Amino acid sequence: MAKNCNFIEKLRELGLRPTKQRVKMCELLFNREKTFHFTINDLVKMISEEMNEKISLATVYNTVHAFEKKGYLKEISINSDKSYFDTNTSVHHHFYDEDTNELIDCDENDIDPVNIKKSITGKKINSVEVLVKVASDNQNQKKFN
Amino acid sequence: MAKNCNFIEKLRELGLRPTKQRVKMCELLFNREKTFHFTINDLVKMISEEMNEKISLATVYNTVHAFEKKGYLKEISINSDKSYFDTNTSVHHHFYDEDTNELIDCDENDIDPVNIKKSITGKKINSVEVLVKVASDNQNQKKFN
DNA sequence: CAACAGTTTAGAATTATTATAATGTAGATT
DNA sequence: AATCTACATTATAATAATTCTAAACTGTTG
Repeated sequence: MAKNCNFIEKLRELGLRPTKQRVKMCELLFNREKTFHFTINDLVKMISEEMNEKISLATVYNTVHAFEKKGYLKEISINSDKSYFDTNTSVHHHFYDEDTNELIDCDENDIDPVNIKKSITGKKINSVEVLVKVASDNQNQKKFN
Repeated sequence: MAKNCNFIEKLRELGLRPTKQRVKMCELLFNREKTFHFTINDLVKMISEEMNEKISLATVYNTVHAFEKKGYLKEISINSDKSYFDTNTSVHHHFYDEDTNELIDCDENDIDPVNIKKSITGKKINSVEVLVKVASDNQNQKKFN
């Protein structure tokens, strides 16, 4: 989406009524330089910190799913207990830091194209994504028990 | 685990008491030629179909997590609403059929090694896994509405 | 500005998972 | 073999995440 604040038009173009809740969420999610990852919980916190009025939890869910359906958010599954969304909707790879639970985007140059030699008849490939799990390198550390 | 039925010894080796519930679950999960994927729900159904006695849901969760902790099961996150477990605990890649929600293992030859050019200081790579999402190739199909 | 369809809302319902506390049991001790 | 004890199982309650519901609200169209 655009860098400026005219999300009202954007929403209308998508066939979504530009309610104040949706516009506010657009500002929080898309009015920034870099893409980022968040959980519904994160977003609810961000909203309550930045607004005097609250947005109902159901609306946050509805709106996030509406944005997802329109292709402006993407869901990422790393571990089953947390559901992340990503404002970077392109097909891209991730590093996942198992110590901090932090998810880090890769850009195109970080990982060479993946060569897939298998194919499934009647099916086309929609996406190819790599998940690299990292953790702190404690091999020299000793344990007492 | 072994192909024969002596899971009692196996469990003891792991420091897990070979209760009848655990032995039954071992038989269902590991007494087969091929590895496979399942949800807790799948497993509960399998158990109730194959046993006259029931295993409590809490026990199924406990036991699956015990097996996971010991490294005999692996959790897989594909989409946030379903948590899959895999009896194939090696690092390996998957195809995911978005039409049928089916998860298909790749073997080593299906995908060339992934070349990662980025590194994160102080962190070591624990795993690299590729997820290939496929869906039926309907590009020639026409819709009525 | 009236009417309507789409939206928001609080709270109930649902689903998946974990915690609890009483009961049961495998394996060691006698 | 009876008993003991720590670990397991169980039904149920509790929690957490998400979806549903139905009433109230609000953009948009005419």
